[in-house]
Amino acid sequence: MPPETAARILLIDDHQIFNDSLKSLLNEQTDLMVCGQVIKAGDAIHAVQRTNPHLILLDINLQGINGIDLGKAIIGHYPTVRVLMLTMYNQPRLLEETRRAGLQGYLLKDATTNELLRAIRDVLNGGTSFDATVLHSTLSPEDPFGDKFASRLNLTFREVEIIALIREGLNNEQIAERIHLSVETVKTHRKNIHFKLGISKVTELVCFAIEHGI
Amino acid sequence: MPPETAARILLIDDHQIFNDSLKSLLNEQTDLMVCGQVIKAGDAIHAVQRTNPHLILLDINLQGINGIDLGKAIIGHYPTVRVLMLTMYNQPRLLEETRRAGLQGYLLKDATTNELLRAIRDVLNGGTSFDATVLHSTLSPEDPFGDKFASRLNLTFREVEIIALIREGLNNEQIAERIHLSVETVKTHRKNIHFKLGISKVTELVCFAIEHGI
DNA sequence: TGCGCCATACCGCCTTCGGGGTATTTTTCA
DNA sequence: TGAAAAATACCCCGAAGGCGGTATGGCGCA
Repeated sequence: MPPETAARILLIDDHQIFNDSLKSLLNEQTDLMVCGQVIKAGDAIHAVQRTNPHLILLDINLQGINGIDLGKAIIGHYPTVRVLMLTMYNQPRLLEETRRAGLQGYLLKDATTNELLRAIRDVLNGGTSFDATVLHSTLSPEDPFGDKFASRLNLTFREVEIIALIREGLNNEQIAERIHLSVETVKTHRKNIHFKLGISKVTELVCFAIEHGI
Repeated sequence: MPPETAARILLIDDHQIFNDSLKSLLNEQTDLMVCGQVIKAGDAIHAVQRTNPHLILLDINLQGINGIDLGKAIIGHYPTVRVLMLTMYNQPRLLEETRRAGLQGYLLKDATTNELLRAIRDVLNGGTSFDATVLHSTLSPEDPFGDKFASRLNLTFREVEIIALIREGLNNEQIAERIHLSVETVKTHRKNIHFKLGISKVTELVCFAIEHGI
């Protein structure tokens, strides 16, 4: 049931993954518009009530609360709202959980804009959109180099290398020694990694690394 | 006093421990039915009023409030409701606390379905159900769930709890808020954790947590 | 040939973490 | 009942990380 005018979309995300270019992209579409953005999970329910969205784009990795739980809570209160999870985790488990929670889609954060728009429209038209590559990545053992996730997230070789060393428990100084860099350069790489993954803390980075077998 | 028709069961849990398969299982029983599920502890009392359940399955580890306290509050308002705690903590201390709070049972999350159904029916029939393996596990070398490493490393309940929150990506301040402690206390616990595990960095702690499934 | 991307490097500022203490109250248990 | 363990809380200080910049050389590509 596509709305007569533009479909209202609410963004929920506390890592600013949903940046301005995404908002512009959506607002450029004649049939879509962003009706709000929520940074704190606690404000989510209230924002839904206020903006009455057709669709919610929801980051899975919120502070304090699991995004899937929040999605469930939202459709518990507002059963007509449709929820599309957007996440960096290529995890069949999470996809399944999302599906079982009754949410309408699971898309990787690094999807192309076309994939994203298609997913949004599918969901708005009453369908679902679960990323097929995640579904079938159960058996795929990680190729140590030129990894899929790396290219999906636009991580460079150096960045992947540094993620691995952080995972090993090295600090900036030790990383710098190990691969013969300045500490400052290591810090620069870390900043870029954080930006690309939409995270802000070591803990999140280590989780990401382990989940992706780096 | 088993009800004439099916006994209504309310689920309270914000960590999705009570998943769909559990709900299906309960609804398949002719004498049982799920009458609702609450995600937020704050909604609990209201939901009890609304659904008038015979039995409540209550997760011990809720956000913001201790499940035992919530159970106590509920039977304070509705003395005829029976409450069965369901938890992953194999902790005699928590079991004792549950018993003293006047609640009717304490079951481990990894109980078999038969154990679970038996416990539910015992409690509905006016009895209690406190997990015997927890009671006698004071020095048991192998606990079925998680606590093996905890006892081996002499980690306390609080410490395991805090490790889990660190793994989730929370910082000291957020942890303090979540479990209502002073930031300084959280820091003390972290120091003790580091000492017990022989580590010194967050990264190592996150690795440890993920490896042990915390 | 100029644009974009990558890798490199530095600066400053502030927050968080880690490690060193000490201390009190509550709970547990022998 | 009394000792031990756990949980709570605070102080100080240095180290590390996070975040905002800026800048430069190399390399590929249209």
